Amino acid sequence: MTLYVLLGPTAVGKTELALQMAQKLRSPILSCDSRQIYRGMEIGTAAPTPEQQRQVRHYFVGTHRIGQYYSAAQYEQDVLALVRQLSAAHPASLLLTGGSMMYIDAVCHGIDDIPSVDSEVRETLRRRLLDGEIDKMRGELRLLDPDYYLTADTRNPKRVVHALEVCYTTGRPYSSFLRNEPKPRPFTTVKIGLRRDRDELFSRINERVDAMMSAGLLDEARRLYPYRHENALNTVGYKELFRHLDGEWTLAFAVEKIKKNTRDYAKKQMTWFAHDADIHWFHPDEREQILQMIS
RNA sequence: GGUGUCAUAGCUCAGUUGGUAGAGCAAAGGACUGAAAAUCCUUGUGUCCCCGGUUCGAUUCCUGGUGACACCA
Repeated sequence: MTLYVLLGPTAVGKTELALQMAQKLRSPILSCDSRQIYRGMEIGTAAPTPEQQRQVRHYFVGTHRIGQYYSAAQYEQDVLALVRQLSAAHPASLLLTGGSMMYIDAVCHGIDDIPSVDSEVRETLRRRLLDGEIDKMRGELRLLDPDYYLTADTRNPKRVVHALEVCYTTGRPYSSFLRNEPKPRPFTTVKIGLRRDRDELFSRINERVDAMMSAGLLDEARRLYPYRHENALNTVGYKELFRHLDGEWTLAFAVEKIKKNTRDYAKKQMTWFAHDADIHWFHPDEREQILQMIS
C-alpha cells in the first residue's frame, strides 16, 4: 500500500488538485488539517465545500465539535485505524492531504508513545502558568528532567508545561519517553509538495482572505464568538475578528491582520517542509506531471 | 510669483547641543514529539534629497538648487 501525501503551505492550491488525484487513485481524501477537523469553521479554514465532498469522500473534515480535545497523537491513531479499515477496499493506495506539519509527521514518522496527561495535572499546571509561576515551573523541570531541560526551549512556556505534565502524570522524566525513531507503518509514503513563488503565494493569500470576507467570514466569527476561548478558535481568521467584535480593532485592520498572520503561517509551513528531504516538489500547474507520478 | 515648513529604512516618523543614526509597522531567518492555523526565538534593512561653503570632522550649521505641503498673491 502506498500513502500519497499531498502537502504545501496554506492557499497554495491543494484542495483542487487533491480531488483530481483522488479520482485518479480512486481513493477517498484523508484530510490533514488541524482546524478543518472542527465543525462550524468552514469559511475561515477554507474547508472543502459540500460539492467537493460529494465528488470525493472526505475524512477528518468537520468531524469534531469545537471544544472537543484533539491532538496530533490522536490524529496518528485515528489515521492508522482508518487506513486499516479502508485497506480492504483500497489495497493499492490512499491519499492524505493538508498542511498541518505536525499531523503529517505524526502519520508518516510517528509520535513517541507518551501516556495521556492526567486532566487534573493539566488543569493545575495551566492555573499555575496563569498565576505567573513559570520560573518556579522551570526550576521543577530542571530537577525532574535535567536532560530535557538542557535541550528544550525553556523560554517557550508550552514546552515547559507539557514536559512537566508528563513528569507529574507518570512520575518519570519526560525525555525518557522520547525515542525519536520512525515507527513501522503498513504503507510506504510518497510525499508530493506544492509550492509557488512567494509573491504568487502571498497574492493568493490576500485574495483568499478577501474572498472569505465576501463569503461571510464575519458572520461565521459572530456565530463562534461564544466559544472564542476554545483552542480550536485560537486560529488565524477568527482571533483577529474577535478583537474587532470586541471593539478593539476596526474591521479593515482586522482583515489586514488576518492576511499578515496567514502569510506568517505559510512561511512557517515552508520552513518546516524545507527540512523534509522526502518531498517531491511541484508547482500546482504541473498537474500532468503529478498525476503521472501517482499512476 | 512671494513667504514659511518639511525632505532620514519599503511605509509612518524620532534623533544627532557637529563625531555617519533608531522606533513602530512591513520584511527576512529559525525552533518545534500528545492544544501546532498553537507556542517560542533571532535579524537587519540607510548616498540621513542634490551641489557647494564653514569645520580636524556636516545627516546636523550656512548659501544655492530640486521636490512636497501650507498660507499669501
